[in-house]
Amino acid sequence: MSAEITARPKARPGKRTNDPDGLRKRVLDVAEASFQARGYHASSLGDLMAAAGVTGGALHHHFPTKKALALAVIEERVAAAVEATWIAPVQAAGSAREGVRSVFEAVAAELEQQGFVRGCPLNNLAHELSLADADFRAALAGIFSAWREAIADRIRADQQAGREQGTDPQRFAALAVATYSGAMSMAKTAQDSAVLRDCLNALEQGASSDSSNKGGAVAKRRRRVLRQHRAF
Amino acid sequence: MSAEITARPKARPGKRTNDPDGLRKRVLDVAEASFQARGYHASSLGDLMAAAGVTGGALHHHFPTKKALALAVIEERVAAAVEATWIAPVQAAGSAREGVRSVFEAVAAELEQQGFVRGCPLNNLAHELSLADADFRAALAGIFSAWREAIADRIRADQQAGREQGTDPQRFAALAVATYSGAMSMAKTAQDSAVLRDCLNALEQGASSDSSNKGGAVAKRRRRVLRQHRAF
DNA sequence: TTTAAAACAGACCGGTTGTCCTGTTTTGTC
DNA sequence: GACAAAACAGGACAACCGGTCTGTTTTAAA
Repeated sequence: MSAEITARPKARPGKRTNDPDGLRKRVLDVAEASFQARGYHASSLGDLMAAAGVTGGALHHHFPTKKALALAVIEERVAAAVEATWIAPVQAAGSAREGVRSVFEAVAAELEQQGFVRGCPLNNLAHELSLADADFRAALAGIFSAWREAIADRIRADQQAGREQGTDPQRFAALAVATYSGAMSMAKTAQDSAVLRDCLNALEQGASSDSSNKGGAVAKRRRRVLRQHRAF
Repeated sequence: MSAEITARPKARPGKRTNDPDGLRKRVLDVAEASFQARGYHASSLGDLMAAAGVTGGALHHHFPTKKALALAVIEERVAAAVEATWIAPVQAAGSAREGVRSVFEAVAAELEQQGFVRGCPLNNLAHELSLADADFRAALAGIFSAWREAIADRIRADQQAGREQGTDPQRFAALAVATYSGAMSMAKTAQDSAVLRDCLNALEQGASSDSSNKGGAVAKRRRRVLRQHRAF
């Protein structure tokens, strides 16, 4: 047995390649997943270190505290998730309503496919952390705000194109985000994505739905107008 | 200094009065408050014991584990809160829509008065615990289900009275609960209850108001929101 | 090559956590 | 009053957590 090949760490220190960006990314990946699956307080740095294959020194070098790590997850990962699954699709859609509908359906389809509901990344952390720390709350509130603003902006763009004249952008955005958040909350708790489609259908039919006649865009639109003068 | 008056616990053992129900209630009170304010994992049994003035032995006697305590909070307190603030008012209201509206407004008024948003008790715990433990999830899902079912039942009652013929009970209930849950989530994160009224207004005016005809009531309501609009 | 800073390794520590355990006191029943 | 069970007291403990610390290696600039 050669002493050089099977050398101990001291005899042959081994080759280490510094990769700060890659290591940071790995830690964020693991932290994001664990925070979503188990929550912030239930995720220990020891578990994260083991899962990411990172030592305590390296972790501390990139993220001095657990809070700093969570803040990075919120600002870099959660915000990006909202941007990717909501903001960009809504901006790219033909209209605000169509954008909202497509996101609902895309998420519902994805959940049905993978058979497991992890919940909304933003809401998951918001519930646990927004009352615990002011910095957490500010970061999370900013993402919520940007989310709603993007939808409201899309409504305004529709309005400049002559559509959605009777729609209040802010209210519409609040309702869309609230409905999605709440539906995901229920879907996560029940581990059943069906409620997402229920909410989408109810939303599209203006809080009312006709169980006896679901088809026909013309009929739907006529009924929608008829319901205009009815409160709620 | 008299030895009898300032006697130590050993010298004069003191009179202890067993009050199992009262002690249990005190523990539940403290646990409910702490779980809502700080979350389950961030609440230590030591803190709860100190706040409730209860020893470890007594706590363990009534609740063998922390999980058992949380389960009791969910089944006895969270369920009761949903019953009191949602189910009973909706059943007592003149109609399902009116019930939903009155609850939204009552909660919004309460939040504005106390100037602090604690969030929805059910959603707060659901997000943190529904993925952590199967028993937690089942208990929380049951409350969500009862909540929606009560609203759906109220719609059905309206329908038997000749109203709401075009409304799907299940969908309507899902939308109401989801909107409320999501709105409370945003209100908690932003510490601003204004979004609750935004959502209620959007709900009442119908999420799909694409035409330009507007009743006086709707226009009035919109103006009110503009007046009370606050920076986010 | 020299050198200083960045990147990483890994042990260490004080404090906390949830639970268990052994006693003691109270309570209801006969 | 006897007595068993319930109710409560309080210490002990092992595991764990997050953060710190010292030391080593890599990297890049000079």
